[in-house]
Amino acid sequence: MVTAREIAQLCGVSVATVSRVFNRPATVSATTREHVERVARELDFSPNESARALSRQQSAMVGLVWDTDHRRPGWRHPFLQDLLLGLKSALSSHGYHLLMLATSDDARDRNPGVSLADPVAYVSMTRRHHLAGLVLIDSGTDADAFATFAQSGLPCVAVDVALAGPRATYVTSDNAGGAAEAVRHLAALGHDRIATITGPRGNAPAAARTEGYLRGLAEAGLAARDDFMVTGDFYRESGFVGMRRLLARKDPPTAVFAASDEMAVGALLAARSAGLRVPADLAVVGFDDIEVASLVDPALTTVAQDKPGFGTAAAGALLAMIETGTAPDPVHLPTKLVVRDSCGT
Amino acid sequence: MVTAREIAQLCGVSVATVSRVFNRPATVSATTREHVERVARELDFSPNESARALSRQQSAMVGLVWDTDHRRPGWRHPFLQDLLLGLKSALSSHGYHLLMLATSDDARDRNPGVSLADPVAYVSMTRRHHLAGLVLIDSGTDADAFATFAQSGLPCVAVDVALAGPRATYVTSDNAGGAAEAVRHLAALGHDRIATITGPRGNAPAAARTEGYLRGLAEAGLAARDDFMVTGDFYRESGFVGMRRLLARKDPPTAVFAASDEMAVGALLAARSAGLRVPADLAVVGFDDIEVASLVDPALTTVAQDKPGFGTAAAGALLAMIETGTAPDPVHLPTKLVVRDSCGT
DNA sequence: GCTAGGAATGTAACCGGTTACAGCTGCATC
DNA sequence: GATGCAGCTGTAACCGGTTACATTCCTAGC
Repeated sequence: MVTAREIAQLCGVSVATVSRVFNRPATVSATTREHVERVARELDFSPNESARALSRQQSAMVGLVWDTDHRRPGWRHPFLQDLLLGLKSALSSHGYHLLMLATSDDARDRNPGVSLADPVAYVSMTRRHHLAGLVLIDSGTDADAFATFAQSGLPCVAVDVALAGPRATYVTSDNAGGAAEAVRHLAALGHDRIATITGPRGNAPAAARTEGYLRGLAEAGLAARDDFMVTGDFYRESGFVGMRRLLARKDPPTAVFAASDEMAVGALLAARSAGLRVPADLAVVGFDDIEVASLVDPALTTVAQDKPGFGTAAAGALLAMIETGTAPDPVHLPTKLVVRDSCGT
Repeated sequence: MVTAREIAQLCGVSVATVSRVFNRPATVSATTREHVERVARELDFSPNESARALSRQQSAMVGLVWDTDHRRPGWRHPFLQDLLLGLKSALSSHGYHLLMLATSDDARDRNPGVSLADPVAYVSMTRRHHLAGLVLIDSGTDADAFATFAQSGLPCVAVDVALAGPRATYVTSDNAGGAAEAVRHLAALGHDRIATITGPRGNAPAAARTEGYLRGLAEAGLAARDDFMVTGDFYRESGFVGMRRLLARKDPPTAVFAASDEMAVGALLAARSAGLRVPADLAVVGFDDIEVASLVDPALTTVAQDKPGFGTAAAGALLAMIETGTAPDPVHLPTKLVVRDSCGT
């Protein structure tokens, strides 16, 4: 590894000048700059990142906080790969890398009920590594933990968690809008007994989807019914159970909006096991547009999220905060209703 | 952020002693050590990672090289989340973090046909960041690129690519063994016309699965037939096309081993569109055990890979190389045949 | 011709640790 | 009582950059 000192010697200038060429080129005369640049290119020199981070008190890295929720074992993020790919690509165009932070497993064992191992540990780690900012992926419903991040003063952008602070913002789908559209779609097909299986309490996207469900009903001129709302937890099993309960009502629904595709699949299975045909006897709409949605039989009509958009938007918001020091407005990505076969026509 | 200097002053010792407490505790007297540890704990001190990396020429980070292959757009890794989770957790127990490396998009645009953007850029980045090692995820078939890594002298562990070198090793499934077991399973069910849809040429796991297919046939006393082997690319579409071609043979197979679940699903769809019932008219086995496998109808019998095992094994091998300096033997994780409904009984 | 001011560069003090080496202490050995 | 050695600790030189401040040089203005 060639150092700035060697470049400086070869060019007959001081290290300071070499450093300036890489950081504030405008302050160096054209001839000197070009000379240094040429030599640096020939010797394949670029500044050592560890030294740079130490000196600047800021590294070219952004931390990723992504913990598994111990209350929801086996939970998979519906589009982690797209999210990471989007983040990686958007960050790389500004020269940043993504550091997947990990706390020692000890911390988790001590607080088995807490989703985010220890926000304080993450913040401290972030400072020790001089990270430029943090991306937080929702991994549960632990609002307190997120507050710690928002208050830390570190640039933070959360995915699917409403985070507010002078240097904190978030990106999420237009969950309410998407849900409302799904319900209007069902209403337009003639359904007037539309139920919902919601996500877990305390989860922001789940709450927004429920809100959208109610708004959709209102817009279609339908009354909301308490007995048409059952609480799920985003998992398939809860969709199955929820659907069973809905079908046991005196006056069962003819359509369901499930707040996740996984639960929609559960609902599909419950309908089948109850001898109902989908979509003839029951219409089902999901949310997420996970891969499985197009594969189940009948293929699931669902509200698609802008998966690559999450990564891009999160990276954009974070970089803006890092560079300007102020938090941009939260991003609400548009959703898109993907009509397949589970609602009929 | 409190520094070692402050701890040293408070304890009335030199910074060197504070440093020793954290790095070679045995060389410090018990009383001094305990005093420093107590003060450090009270002030929530831990050494600054940037400074430590610079000084030691080695950071507590491991790089992840994961590029999307531009010849295979839309490709998803069958179990990225498990892999990352496994890596993260195994690395964290040794105090390491995972840095997702990204090269600038420019590099990709210049070589659109190349999967790994630029191995040289990755190696240089690794050095500049003083990374302790690299994890390479297969993202295509670019053997040359991997050779560059193996020869760089950096501790490298590849996933699903045979990597050899003084500090390079790999982890993969027992692809041949799993495939052979699948074929034996089909043979045991009475099939004697067993075809295969292979993965792409040049891909190591694909080649091993084909080898296992042939071995399985031999073990079952069946002859291999050229017209029962069609080449796919792991994608669903190629499974569909491949199955169509197989079904068009004079003497069509009664069973297929698809080298990926995606292709198995494609085969399922092709069989259905040809009016065949699965498993009555055609038995199908896949490979991977992706989530979808259990959801298609009929549920797919498949060779499951040890998904969390990959992360653990890769991290273990890498840490061993980092600590001992020598490469452990390649890891071949056992597979497991998961019998569902797509082969009948 | 003299000076003010701006541009270009060098000097040196950081950033916050690690570690080779040297020095000091105390105890066992002769 | 001198010697040797082991154990502990301090001193200071790194690691490789960044940047405030000082210095030099040159030109425009009076």
